[in-house]
Amino acid sequence: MDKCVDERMDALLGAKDLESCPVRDVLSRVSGKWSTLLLLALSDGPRRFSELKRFAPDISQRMLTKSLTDLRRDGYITRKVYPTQPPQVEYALTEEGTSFLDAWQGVVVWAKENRDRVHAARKRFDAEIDGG
Amino acid sequence: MDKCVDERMDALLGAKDLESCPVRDVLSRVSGKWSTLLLLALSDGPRRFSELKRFAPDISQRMLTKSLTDLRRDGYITRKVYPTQPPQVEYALTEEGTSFLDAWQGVVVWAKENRDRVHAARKRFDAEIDGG
DNA sequence: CAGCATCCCACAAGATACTG
DNA sequence: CAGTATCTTGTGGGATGCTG
Repeated sequence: MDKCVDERMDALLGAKDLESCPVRDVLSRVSGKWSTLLLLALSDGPRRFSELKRFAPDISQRMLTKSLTDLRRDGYITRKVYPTQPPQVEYALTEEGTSFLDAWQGVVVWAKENRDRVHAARKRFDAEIDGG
Repeated sequence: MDKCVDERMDALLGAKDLESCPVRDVLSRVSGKWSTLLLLALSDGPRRFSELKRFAPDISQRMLTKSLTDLRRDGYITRKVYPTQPPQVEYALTEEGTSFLDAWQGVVVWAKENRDRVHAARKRFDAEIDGG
Protein backbone atom coordinates (compact mmCIF):
# COMPACT_ATOMS: atom_id res chain seq x y z
CA MET A 1 0.00 0.00 0.00
CA ASP A 2 2.69 2.40 1.00
CA LYS A 3 4.56 0.58 -1.69
CA CYS A 4 2.51 2.05 -4.50
CA VAL A 5 2.95 5.49 -3.04
CA ASP A 6 6.66 5.13 -3.33
CA GLU A 7 6.33 3.81 -6.84
CA ARG A 8 4.49 6.91 -7.81
CA MET A 9 7.06 8.97 -5.96
CA ASP A 10 9.70 7.30 -8.01
CA ALA A 11 7.76 7.67 -11.20
CA LEU A 12 7.88 11.38 -10.62
CA LEU A 13 11.58 11.20 -10.15
CA GLY A 14 12.19 9.28 -13.33
CA ALA A 15 13.15 5.87 -11.95
CA LYS A 16 10.73 3.08 -12.77
CA ASP A 17 12.96 0.14 -11.90
CA LEU A 18 11.72 -0.32 -8.36
CA GLU A 19 10.18 -3.30 -6.66
CA SER A 20 9.46 -2.09 -3.13
CA CYS A 21 9.40 1.09 -1.03
CA PRO A 22 12.70 2.87 -1.70
CA VAL A 23 12.36 6.41 -0.50
CA ARG A 24 9.91 6.46 2.35
CA ASP A 25 11.48 3.33 3.73
CA VAL A 26 14.90 4.90 4.04
CA LEU A 27 13.78 8.32 5.13
CA SER A 28 11.40 7.07 7.80
CA ARG A 29 14.33 6.26 10.01
CA VAL A 30 15.66 9.73 9.74
CA SER A 31 12.44 11.67 10.09
CA GLY A 32 12.17 11.26 13.85
CA LYS A 33 12.39 14.16 16.23
CA TRP A 34 16.01 13.55 17.24
CA SER A 35 17.72 11.53 14.52
CA THR A 36 19.13 14.32 12.40
CA LEU A 37 20.05 16.34 15.46
CA LEU A 38 22.09 13.45 16.81
CA LEU A 39 23.79 12.94 13.48
CA LEU A 40 24.69 16.62 13.52
CA ALA A 41 25.99 16.27 17.06
CA LEU A 42 28.39 13.62 15.82
CA SER A 43 29.61 15.61 12.87
CA ASP A 44 32.64 17.04 14.73
CA GLY A 45 33.74 13.62 15.85
CA PRO A 46 32.84 10.73 18.14
CA ARG A 47 30.83 11.44 21.27
CA ARG A 48 29.96 9.48 24.36
CA PHE A 49 26.43 8.73 25.47
CA SER A 50 26.54 11.31 28.23
CA GLU A 51 27.98 13.94 25.91
CA LEU A 52 25.09 13.45 23.54
CA LYS A 53 22.68 13.73 26.42
CA ARG A 54 24.29 16.97 27.51
CA PHE A 55 24.12 18.21 23.95
CA ALA A 56 20.38 17.67 23.88
CA PRO A 57 19.26 17.94 27.49
CA ASP A 58 15.60 17.86 26.51
CA ILE A 59 15.78 14.40 25.02
CA SER A 60 14.54 11.63 27.27
CA GLN A 61 16.97 8.85 27.99
CA ARG A 62 14.60 6.40 26.40
CA MET A 63 14.57 8.32 23.12
CA LEU A 64 18.31 8.88 23.15
CA THR A 65 18.90 5.16 23.44
CA LYS A 66 16.23 4.35 20.91
CA SER A 67 17.35 6.90 18.35
CA LEU A 68 20.97 5.79 18.62
CA THR A 69 19.97 2.16 18.21
CA ASP A 70 17.85 2.95 15.17
CA LEU A 71 20.60 5.00 13.57
CA ARG A 72 23.07 2.23 14.26
CA ARG A 73 20.77 -0.39 12.82
CA ASP A 74 20.55 1.50 9.54
CA GLY A 75 24.28 2.02 9.39
CA TYR A 76 24.51 5.75 10.05
CA ILE A 77 26.60 5.43 13.19
CA THR A 78 28.80 2.96 15.03
CA ARG A 79 28.96 2.12 18.73
CA LYS A 80 32.18 1.24 20.49
CA VAL A 81 32.27 -0.01 24.06
CA TYR A 82 35.36 0.55 26.22
CA PRO A 83 35.45 -2.04 29.01
CA THR A 84 36.34 0.45 31.71
CA GLN A 85 34.75 0.91 35.09
CA PRO A 86 32.35 2.61 34.83
CA PRO A 87 31.78 1.70 31.18
CA GLN A 88 32.28 4.16 28.34
CA VAL A 89 30.45 3.98 25.06
CA GLU A 90 31.42 6.03 22.06
CA TYR A 91 29.26 6.78 19.06
CA ALA A 92 30.63 7.91 15.71
CA LEU A 93 29.39 8.66 12.22
CA THR A 94 29.99 6.11 9.49
CA GLU A 95 30.69 7.15 5.92
CA GLU A 96 27.05 6.49 5.21
CA GLY A 97 26.05 8.85 8.00
CA THR A 98 28.45 11.50 6.77
CA SER A 99 27.20 11.32 3.19
CA PHE A 100 23.62 11.52 4.41
CA LEU A 101 24.42 14.63 6.37
CA ASP A 102 25.85 16.18 3.22
CA ALA A 103 22.55 15.68 1.45
CA TRP A 104 20.61 16.81 4.49
CA GLN A 105 22.52 20.07 4.81
CA GLY A 106 20.77 21.30 1.68
CA VAL A 107 17.40 21.06 3.40
CA VAL A 108 18.69 22.63 6.60
CA VAL A 109 20.18 25.56 4.69
CA TRP A 110 16.93 25.99 2.78
CA ALA A 111 14.96 26.01 6.02
CA LYS A 112 17.17 28.71 7.50
CA GLU A 113 17.14 30.87 4.39
CA ASN A 114 13.39 30.63 3.98
CA ARG A 115 12.30 30.83 7.56
CA ASP A 116 11.09 34.40 7.30
CA ARG A 117 9.18 33.71 4.08
CA VAL A 118 7.41 30.80 5.73
CA HIS A 119 6.47 32.86 8.76
CA ALA A 120 5.20 35.68 6.56
CA ALA A 121 3.09 33.22 4.60
CA ARG A 122 1.58 31.84 7.79
CA LYS A 123 0.73 35.29 9.04
CA ARG A 124 -0.90 36.25 5.74
CA PHE A 125 -2.91 33.03 5.67
CA ASP A 126 -4.16 33.40 9.22
CA ALA A 127 -5.09 37.03 8.60
CA GLU A 128 -7.14 36.04 5.56
CA ILE A 129 -9.03 33.50 7.63
CA ASP A 130 -9.86 36.16 10.20
CA GLY A 131 -10.79 38.73 7.59
CA GLY A 132 -13.33 36.37 6.12
CA MET B 1 12.85 24.10 25.21
CA ASP B 2 12.82 23.01 21.64
CA LYS B 3 14.31 26.41 21.15
CA CYS B 4 17.62 25.49 22.70
CA VAL B 5 17.76 22.36 20.59
CA ASP B 6 17.57 24.47 17.50
CA GLU B 7 20.17 26.81 18.86
CA ARG B 8 22.53 23.94 19.27
CA MET B 9 21.58 22.71 15.83
CA ASP B 10 22.46 26.09 14.49
CA ALA B 11 25.63 26.26 16.50
CA LEU B 12 26.74 23.15 14.74
CA LEU B 13 25.99 24.74 11.44
CA GLY B 14 27.94 27.87 12.20
CA ALA B 15 25.12 30.38 12.56
CA LYS B 16 24.77 31.85 16.04
CA ASP B 17 22.51 34.77 15.18
CA LEU B 18 19.22 33.09 15.98
CA GLU B 19 16.48 34.03 18.38
CA SER B 20 13.92 31.24 18.12
CA CYS B 21 13.40 27.84 16.46
CA PRO B 22 14.48 28.24 12.86
CA VAL B 23 15.03 24.79 11.47
CA ARG B 24 12.68 22.45 13.25
CA ASP B 25 9.92 25.01 13.01
CA VAL B 26 10.09 25.17 9.24
CA LEU B 27 10.69 21.50 8.64
CA SER B 28 7.91 20.33 10.93
CA ARG B 29 5.37 21.28 8.33
CA VAL B 30 7.06 19.21 5.73
CA SER B 31 7.81 16.14 7.79
CA GLY B 32 4.30 14.75 7.63
CA LYS B 33 3.49 11.52 5.89
CA TRP B 34 2.07 13.13 2.75
CA SER B 35 3.50 16.64 2.45
CA THR B 36 6.55 15.97 0.32
CA LEU B 37 4.67 13.46 -1.80
CA LEU B 38 2.04 16.05 -2.61
CA LEU B 39 4.68 18.63 -3.44
CA LEU B 40 6.26 16.12 -5.78
CA ALA B 41 2.88 15.43 -7.33
CA LEU B 42 2.64 19.11 -8.21
CA SER B 43 6.09 19.33 -9.68
CA ASP B 44 4.91 18.73 -13.29
CA GLY B 45 2.31 21.44 -13.00
CA PRO B 46 -0.99 22.34 -11.35
CA ARG B 47 -3.33 19.54 -10.32
CA ARG B 48 -6.93 19.38 -9.22
CA PHE B 49 -8.05 17.98 -5.90
CA SER B 50 -9.34 14.79 -7.49
CA GLU B 51 -6.16 14.33 -9.50
CA LEU B 52 -4.12 14.47 -6.34
CA LYS B 53 -6.45 11.98 -4.75
CA ARG B 54 -6.03 9.63 -7.68
CA PHE B 55 -2.28 10.11 -7.50
CA ALA B 56 -2.23 8.94 -3.89
CA PRO B 57 -5.29 6.69 -3.53
CA ASP B 58 -4.23 5.58 -0.08
CA ILE B 59 -4.49 9.03 1.42
CA SER B 60 -7.69 9.73 3.32
CA GLN B 61 -9.72 12.69 2.18
CA ARG B 62 -9.25 14.25 5.56
CA MET B 63 -5.47 14.10 5.32
CA LEU B 64 -5.45 15.28 1.72
CA THR B 65 -7.41 18.37 2.68
CA LYS B 66 -5.38 18.93 5.80
CA SER B 67 -2.01 18.49 4.12
CA LEU B 68 -2.96 20.82 1.30
CA THR B 69 -4.17 23.43 3.77
CA ASP B 70 -0.98 23.18 5.80
CA LEU B 71 1.21 23.46 2.72
CA ARG B 72 -0.81 26.43 1.55
CA ARG B 73 -0.54 28.11 4.92
CA ASP B 74 3.25 27.93 4.82
CA GLY B 75 3.35 29.22 1.27
CA TYR B 76 4.44 26.10 -0.59
CA ILE B 77 1.37 25.91 -2.81
CA THR B 78 -1.53 28.04 -4.03
CA ARG B 79 -5.21 27.19 -4.38
CA LYS B 80 -7.34 28.54 -7.20
CA VAL B 81 -11.10 28.02 -7.32
CA TYR B 82 -12.91 28.01 -10.67
CA PRO B 83 -16.58 28.86 -10.14
CA THR B 84 -17.89 26.11 -12.40
CA GLN B 85 -20.59 23.58 -11.71
CA PRO B 86 -19.44 21.29 -10.24
CA PRO B 87 -16.62 23.34 -8.73
CA GLN B 88 -13.01 22.89 -9.73
CA VAL B 89 -10.06 23.65 -7.51
CA GLU B 90 -6.53 23.75 -8.75
CA TYR B 91 -3.39 23.49 -6.63
CA ALA B 92 0.01 24.64 -7.83
CA LEU B 93 3.53 25.02 -6.49
CA THR B 94 4.74 28.47 -5.56
CA GLU B 95 8.34 29.51 -6.09
CA GLU B 96 8.92 28.73 -2.46
CA GLY B 97 7.56 25.23 -2.97
CA THR B 98 9.70 24.75 -6.04
CA SER B 99 12.87 25.88 -4.34
CA PHE B 100 12.14 23.63 -1.39
CA LEU B 101 11.74 20.68 -3.71
CA ASP B 102 15.13 21.47 -5.21
CA ALA B 103 16.72 21.18 -1.80
CA TRP B 104 14.66 18.13 -0.99
CA GLN B 105 15.70 16.28 -4.15
CA GLY B 106 19.17 15.90 -2.69
CA VAL B 107 17.80 13.85 0.16
CA VAL B 108 15.54 11.82 -2.11
CA VAL B 109 18.40 11.03 -4.43
CA TRP B 110 20.56 10.03 -1.50
CA ALA B 111 17.82 7.74 -0.21
CA LYS B 112 17.54 6.00 -3.53
CA GLU B 113 21.27 5.62 -4.00
CA ASN B 114 21.80 4.29 -0.50
CA ARG B 115 18.76 2.13 -0.16
CA ASP B 116 20.66 -1.12 -0.59
CA ARG B 117 23.35 -0.08 1.86
CA VAL B 118 20.72 0.73 4.46
CA HIS B 119 18.99 -2.60 3.98
CA ALA B 120 22.26 -4.46 4.20
CA ALA B 121 23.09 -2.66 7.44
CA ARG B 122 19.72 -3.58 8.90
CA LYS B 123 20.17 -7.22 7.98
CA ARG B 124 23.64 -7.31 9.51
CA PHE B 125 22.41 -5.66 12.70
CA ASP B 126 19.46 -7.99 13.12
CA ALA B 127 21.68 -11.00 12.49
CA GLU B 128 24.09 -9.87 15.21
CA ILE B 129 21.23 -9.59 17.65
CA ASP B 130 20.15 -13.12 16.87
CA GLY B 131 23.68 -14.46 17.04
CA GLY B 132 24.01 -13.11 20.55
C1' DC C 1 27.85 5.53 33.13
C1' DA C 2 24.91 3.62 29.95
C1' DG C 3 21.34 1.64 29.52
C1' DC C 4 16.29 -1.43 29.81
C1' DA C 5 11.26 -1.98 31.28
C1' DT C 6 6.94 -0.11 32.13
C1' DC C 7 3.28 2.99 32.06
C1' DC C 8 1.16 7.01 30.01
C1' DC C 9 -0.30 10.68 26.86
C1' DA C 10 -0.65 13.78 22.79
C1' DC C 11 -1.24 13.96 18.39
C1' DA C 12 -0.91 12.22 13.49
C1' DA C 13 -3.66 9.74 10.69
C1' DG C 14 -7.68 6.69 9.17
C1' DA C 15 -12.88 5.65 8.67
C1' DT C 16 -17.21 7.13 7.99
C1' DA C 17 -20.99 10.14 7.20
C1' DC C 18 -22.81 14.48 5.57
C1' DT C 19 -22.93 19.18 2.47
C1' DG C 20 -22.72 23.34 -0.97
C1' DC D 1 -16.39 17.81 -7.15
C1' DA D 2 -14.34 19.37 -3.22
C1' DG D 3 -14.72 19.58 0.76
C1' DT D 4 -16.36 19.60 6.57
C1' DA D 5 -17.43 17.18 10.97
C1' DT D 6 -17.01 13.53 14.19
C1' DC D 7 -15.32 9.47 16.11
C1' DT D 8 -11.60 6.21 16.59
C1' DT D 9 -6.98 4.24 16.39
C1' DG D 10 -1.85 3.79 16.05
C1' DT D 11 2.39 5.37 17.38
C1' DG D 12 6.06 8.65 18.58
C1' DG D 13 7.69 10.28 22.47
C1' DG D 14 7.94 11.52 27.67
C1' DA D 15 8.31 10.19 32.84
C1' DT D 16 9.82 7.31 36.10
C1' DG D 17 12.15 3.60 38.37
C1' DC D 18 15.55 -0.22 38.21
C1' DT D 19 20.30 -2.62 36.82
C1' DG D 20 25.28 -4.35 35.39
